[in-house]
Amino acid sequence: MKLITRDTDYAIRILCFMVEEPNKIFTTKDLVKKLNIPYPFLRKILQILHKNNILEAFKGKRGGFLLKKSIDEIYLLDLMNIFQGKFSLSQCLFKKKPCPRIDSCKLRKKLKKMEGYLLSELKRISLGSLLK
Amino acid sequence: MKLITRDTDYAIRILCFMVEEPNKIFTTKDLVKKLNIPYPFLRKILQILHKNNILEAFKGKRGGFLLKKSIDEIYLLDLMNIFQGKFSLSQCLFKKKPCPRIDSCKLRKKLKKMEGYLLSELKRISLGSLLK
DNA sequence: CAAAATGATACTTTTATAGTATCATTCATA
DNA sequence: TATGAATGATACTATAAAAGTATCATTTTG
Ligand code: FES
Ligand code: FES
Repeated sequence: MKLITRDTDYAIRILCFMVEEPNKIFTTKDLVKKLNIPYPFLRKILQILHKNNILEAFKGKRGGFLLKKSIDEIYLLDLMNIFQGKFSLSQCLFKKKPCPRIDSCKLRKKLKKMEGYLLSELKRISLGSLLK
Repeated sequence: MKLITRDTDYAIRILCFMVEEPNKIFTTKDLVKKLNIPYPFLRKILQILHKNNILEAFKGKRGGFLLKKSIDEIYLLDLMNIFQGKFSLSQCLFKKKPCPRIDSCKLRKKLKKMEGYLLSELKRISLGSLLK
């Protein structure tokens, strides 16, 4: 079971790499060379990071991407939300319909609790904290 | 993101249902009627529960399945292991090869910690505890 | 022996993840 | 001002995992 998918993982690596030269504009090609991520996939991820305001983008010749936020302001949970959708462990699987037991269900309550714990942990993990 | 897949979930329902008449031998058909699970899928799940020693199976006419363990001895984590494989959140995604950073990686360490917490919680959840 | 059950196992469908391709737009600069 | 080097937008394809189906063999009871 994966808590973190590949695109989130790549995003982490990209950002952690970029912060080493925080004022440099990186092209997709630059990053491909360093990070071993396939060019078109990397491109997609960069575009998404841009749309989500984490990177600044410059079009045209000499363009590329620039880190927009401090690495200490970017949290793992943000990236997970961006690439994996809202984090939730406790959806009932009962035949897709909303479950009749949904309020009383003990299992759901326990899952909610775990979900709460994970969220609180994930909230605290900034990319900065992964590098220190 | 799902912590619990459909087959595990169905297994929980099956066992929680069977415990209401702990000495009754249930056929697959009996359970289909009550549990709204497609017949062949239910059958597969029952076969797996049997192989894993949670149900006793009787072949032939008048056969069926009988709960073999007390519901208080069956833990959610057991079912997850059976249907979902060994629980692990913290595998590195780095290009499938074992990752060079695997020992020093901070992210992995944090995931390991969360994994540990989840395991400890899951270990404590018996099916019995979901019913009380 | 026939009917009614499970055993074993292989197959198919659906969904999610991972990855690719392509044309449009922008910008620097020769 | 045309060209090439970059991103924007978006649609597509491939792979893997989950969910579900099908089928023939075996066992048991009546
Ligand atoms: S069975 Fe539906 S929420 Fe638990
Ligand atoms: S990058 Fe491989 S274990 Fe973290």
